[in-house]
Amino acid sequence: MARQPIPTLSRRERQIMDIVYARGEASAAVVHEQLPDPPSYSAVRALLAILVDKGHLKYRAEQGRYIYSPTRRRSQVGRSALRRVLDTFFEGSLEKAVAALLQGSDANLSPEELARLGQLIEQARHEGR
Amino acid sequence: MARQPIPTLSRRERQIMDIVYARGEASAAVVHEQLPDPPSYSAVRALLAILVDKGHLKYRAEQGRYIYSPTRRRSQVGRSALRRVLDTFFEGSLEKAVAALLQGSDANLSPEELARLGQLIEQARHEGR
DNA sequence: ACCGGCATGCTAATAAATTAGCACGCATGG
DNA sequence: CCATGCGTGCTAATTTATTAGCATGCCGGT
Repeated sequence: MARQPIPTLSRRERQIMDIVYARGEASAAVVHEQLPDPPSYSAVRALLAILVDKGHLKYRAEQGRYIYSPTRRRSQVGRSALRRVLDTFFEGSLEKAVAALLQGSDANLSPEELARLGQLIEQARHEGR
Repeated sequence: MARQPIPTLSRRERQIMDIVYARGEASAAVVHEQLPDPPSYSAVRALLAILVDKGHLKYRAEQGRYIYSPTRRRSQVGRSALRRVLDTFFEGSLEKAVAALLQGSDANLSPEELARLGQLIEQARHEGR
């Protein structure tokens, strides 16, 4: 059975989803080795089955094993996750979030990325008007 | 007792931390009414006590009740949460994240915010050089 | 001074998450 | 053809999270 209405993931479930999203797709073995403080292989597969059941993951058989991937598009889930962080920590303001990131002690952004980012903003300004 | 090494929060704990971070501080009653699918008041207070015990929240007595607030600075935790989202969904690229946000269907940013953001980027470019 | 309301701390029950182990099936190579 | 390795599904046990209820203490009003 599958339900989706409540995006209520447990701790382990979230960890696994993060891994799968970060990699795009992953086998049970990969998830297992990426998991922090990893439980048994068996436990990982049980979690994967739950996530499939809940409708968050799908899988395809490839070379005798299952390769899992998210059912919802990464960009969409990412946007919503980003919004949540913005709302929770930066009063919904992208500007404040970027400012915080830029103030990070260690080096963050390459000049190239900054340039592209600036271009992006300019473009949005013109379009928005 | 307090431990901190593993920032492993349960579902409810995370929900509560989000509420407290979003508001800066909150009483048990406020947390209770903000919680989605709220349990009893009693349950909420138990969770708050656990979070204090784990070292994520502190409280001060005010007007006979406890006002809870995070022990770690919001900006710092926010930055780390932001990084996590970037790494998980946008290959660590702030640029890609902003792009995704700008593409959001509904209205997102005011022209003013875009302007300030652009300024911020420019400033970073000059400083970084 | 007494009562009612509200907030706390504690304790114990219930529900959910997390884990491990086992049995079966398919492919590979001796 | 049979044994071995690897992957799966299932089931059941344990640990953790979540919840509710109760006893106590403080404050303000009658």
